[in-house]
Amino acid sequence: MPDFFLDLPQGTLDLLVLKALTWAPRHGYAIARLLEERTGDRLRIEEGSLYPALYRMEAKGWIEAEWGESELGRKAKFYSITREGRKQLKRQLNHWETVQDAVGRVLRTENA
Amino acid sequence: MPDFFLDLPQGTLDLLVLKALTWAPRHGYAIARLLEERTGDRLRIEEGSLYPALYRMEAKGWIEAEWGESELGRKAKFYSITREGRKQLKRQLNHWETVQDAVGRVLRTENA
DNA sequence: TATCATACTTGGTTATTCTAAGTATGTACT
DNA sequence: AGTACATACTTAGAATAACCAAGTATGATA
Repeated sequence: MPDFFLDLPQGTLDLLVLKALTWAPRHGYAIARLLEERTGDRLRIEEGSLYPALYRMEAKGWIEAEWGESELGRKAKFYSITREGRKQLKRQLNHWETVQDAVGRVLRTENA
Repeated sequence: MPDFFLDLPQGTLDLLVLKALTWAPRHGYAIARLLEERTGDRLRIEEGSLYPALYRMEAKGWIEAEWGESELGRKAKFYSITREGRKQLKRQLNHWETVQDAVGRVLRTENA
């Protein structure tokens, strides 16, 4: 068992993936590499977390998949964000900001 | 089943409780009310989340409990943070900031 | 008498993350 | 030829924490 079970707090992966897909449609592997790059390698996007997350979000209609060819000529499943996915992104963004704000208020309090 | 399963991202409750206990020892109910107040009611601290969290943290040695009397003369279990708890708080604070920073980098990216 | 606030407990459900192992293909090195 | 590595996806199983719901018990208030 890992030291810190959750490297990523439950719920944030969807947010990151949805946001990444607003930039352009991409396949899973590329999403993972891109997110790691964008976070300056602060986060590792585990494949065992990412792919199931993609399947769940596809099932919920937030993203759509299409098989195609990767930059290197391999078969790869390309995902794009749907209209419903953008709505969901907005909700999750909102939620993230609320939590961030609330936690920030507590952490900045030096006595109470 | 709730609309948004996780109101609080998994892992943040410990952080909030540990931080709250650095202000003063308090009983569970008071911790909940105080955190809600401090977050301007942005977060609801559910009793079914809080009390199990207190038991877990006590079992891990991060906090200590002692039965006493509440402000209103009722019996209540007062928790205080231990030395080990302060170390844990520091780790979790660090982790929270890393995640926050990383997610922020992604959310602020407009194309990639 | 009924309701509400205080204070704690606990059982069961759920979602999500993670580790780990696997499939398959192509390239680069020795 | 053989090995290793990067790309790309899949899936089983374990672990965890947050949540709802229901309960105990007490005192104050209407």
